Amino acid sequence: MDRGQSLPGRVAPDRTAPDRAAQRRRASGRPRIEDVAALAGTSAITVSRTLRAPAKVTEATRGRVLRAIEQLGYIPDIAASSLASRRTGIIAVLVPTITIPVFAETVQGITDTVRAEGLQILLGDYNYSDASERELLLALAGRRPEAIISVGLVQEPAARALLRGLGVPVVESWDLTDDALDLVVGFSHAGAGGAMARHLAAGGGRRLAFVGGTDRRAAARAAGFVAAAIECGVSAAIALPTAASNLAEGARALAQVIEQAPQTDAVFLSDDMLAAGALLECQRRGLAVPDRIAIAGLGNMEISRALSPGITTIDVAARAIGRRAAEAVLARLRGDAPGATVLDLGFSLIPRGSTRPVPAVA
Amino acid sequence: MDRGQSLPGRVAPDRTAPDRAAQRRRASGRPRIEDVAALAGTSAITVSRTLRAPAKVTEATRGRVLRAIEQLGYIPDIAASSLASRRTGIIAVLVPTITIPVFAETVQGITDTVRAEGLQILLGDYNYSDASERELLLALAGRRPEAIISVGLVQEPAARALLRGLGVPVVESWDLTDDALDLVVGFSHAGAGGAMARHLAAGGGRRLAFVGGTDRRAAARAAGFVAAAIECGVSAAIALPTAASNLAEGARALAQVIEQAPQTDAVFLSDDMLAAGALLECQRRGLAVPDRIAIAGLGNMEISRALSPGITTIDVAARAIGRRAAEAVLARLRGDAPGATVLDLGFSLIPRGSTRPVPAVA
DNA sequence: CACGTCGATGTTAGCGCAATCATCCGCCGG
DNA sequence: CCGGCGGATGATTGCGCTAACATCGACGTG
Repeated sequence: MDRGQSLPGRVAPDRTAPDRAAQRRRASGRPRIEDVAALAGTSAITVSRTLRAPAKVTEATRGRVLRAIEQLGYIPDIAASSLASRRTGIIAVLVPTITIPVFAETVQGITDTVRAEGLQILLGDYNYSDASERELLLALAGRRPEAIISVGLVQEPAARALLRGLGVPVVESWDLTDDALDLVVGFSHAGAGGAMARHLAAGGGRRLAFVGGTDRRAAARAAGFVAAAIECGVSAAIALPTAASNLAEGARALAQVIEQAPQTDAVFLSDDMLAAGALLECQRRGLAVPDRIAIAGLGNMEISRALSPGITTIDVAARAIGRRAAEAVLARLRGDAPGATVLDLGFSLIPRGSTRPVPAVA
Repeated sequence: MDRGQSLPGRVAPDRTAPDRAAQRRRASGRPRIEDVAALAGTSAITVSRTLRAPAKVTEATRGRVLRAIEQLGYIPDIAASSLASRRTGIIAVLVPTITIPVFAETVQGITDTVRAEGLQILLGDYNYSDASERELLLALAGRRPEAIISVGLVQEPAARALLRGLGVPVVESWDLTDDALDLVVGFSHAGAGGAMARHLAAGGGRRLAFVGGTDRRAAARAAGFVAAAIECGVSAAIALPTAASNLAEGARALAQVIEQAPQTDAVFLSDDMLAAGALLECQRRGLAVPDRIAIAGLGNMEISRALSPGITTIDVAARAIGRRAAEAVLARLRGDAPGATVLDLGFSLIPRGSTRPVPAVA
């Protein structure tokens, strides 16, 4: 079980000064491809081919090589491999924060699609701050990804310029835009906000409220929500920015709505976790849902199904966004002509018990 | 803004055959350290020093180099850098699945601690399957991490052998063991199960039940729970393995407990999400909590605080586990003598309304 | 039987960067 | 004025691997 330096056959042309220097530096102790080659009685490139393109090596040779690999516990150095082949096999994924379940879903969709092609994803979490998004981009770019998928549009001009300069496919997702960097896979947040406002109004809501975060997508939902409310002739909705996406924050937001606008009869919270917090707060306060106040969310998370009543929500096909984004990237990497640059995956409103049913059209 | 091939000063000793070959291969189009050096009128190594050890370069030179970097949009190739320096700056983190919030907390604890030292984490998610854990390990090992942190003990002998052979610090976490690979940071799951059984019995529970997953930690909690129940002289608890950690599964498990052992008066679900699902199911069924049946969980997740009644749970300091594991790794990398090999961070039981209060000791 | 062909394998030359050691230059004391 | 010293900078070499081309032998063909 000796994995030491002195394997038979390690070429050592002549032990002059440079070679001694090499001895000193090569202190990793791990077996290298050359050690495997020596043990298998072949050359390094044959070992490489055995691993990357087995069909190019006869079965007998392959067997010897694989046995040598096994015996030495050889594990190829990926950094060296990417450097030499100029293929890193990395897809960089930029995500505001992975702790939001719908984003985790999208990442899962990307991972599932991409793994089949032997690519790995490199996750960068920029916590909703544009400053560190740029910093993060530098770190990711240093890894030489073969493509980049961003959850959300890339707004900061410096970041856009950087991504463009990388010369690799870029997918922006979870939103739509006219000013795409490259490819876009998403849906209309204003449309989703509008659909929910119409649903609440159709169920008899007269004084609507919107609660959401401060990010651009939430702002777009708010805008769509307010515009549709006005079109429906119901009370112009108000908006309260929330700091986080958790139950406590939803409860706090609901309390604030009730205090500031007691007659509110329907609240759209821009994510299911907030909506669940609001629903639980209503129950604590004895406010009947949906009769006194209707509650709706977005994201179709498990909790909105599990509570009683179920929370009306908007399903946004988070995993499909990931899948389609990854497929677009793979097509690009294969050199296929790009299909549509902007892919709208839409959304669907799922009515549940937390909002009043929409009367059937006569 | 031309970033092309023909920058002034790019050394081209003589245009013979090998050089043409180089021209063909070097098709990345991205500026290299040599391009920066040429533009700044220095050598490559000075550019390298400007970035890695600015103090070794005079301010004037540094300024010229930084300007050249800016102008070319140079981003160092991390793979080449690690290959040359034999330092990858990567800490590999093995985690069953990042979708479980407590594990995400631990990862966050690692990230926070490690980032300050300029190290990055490389996350590997093995989905609770030992087979793919080994496969994953090979992929991670190929990246030459400088240390490895595993959420959970590493059980599979092949995986243990592989990790040992890597010659880097290894931390197993979230559990304790006598047979550590290297370092261990965690707490006793049997102890946690026992503490909860004693709490439920002290509150008057006479027929306890345990619900949990099939992983080793859940099994240890079950064992500790049952043993303590027997010691307390209350009904030997039963255990039902659950498939997932979500609300629906918790509801299903509760239904099954009630059906199979209707007189059960206290249930410990081995994670808060299951406990929340069980609590909601009790409310749907009109079972008074905690009077008819007490519910307890583990993990101190937000939901167990937000529901009414609050769910009694065990706080396991998930983030601290990550932090301490990372600190142990950093100490090792700095060459410090290892402190305690096994670090027990304990746990604390948080009583809430979902279990009957423990009467004060006379 | 000479010759082209094709598949298996080997040789050479880097990929882009940093460790090592050499060099160079300014400055100081004797 | 010389030697020595120390800080800044540079030339060389190789990290571990694979692309590109070279080679070699077996085989079929005219």
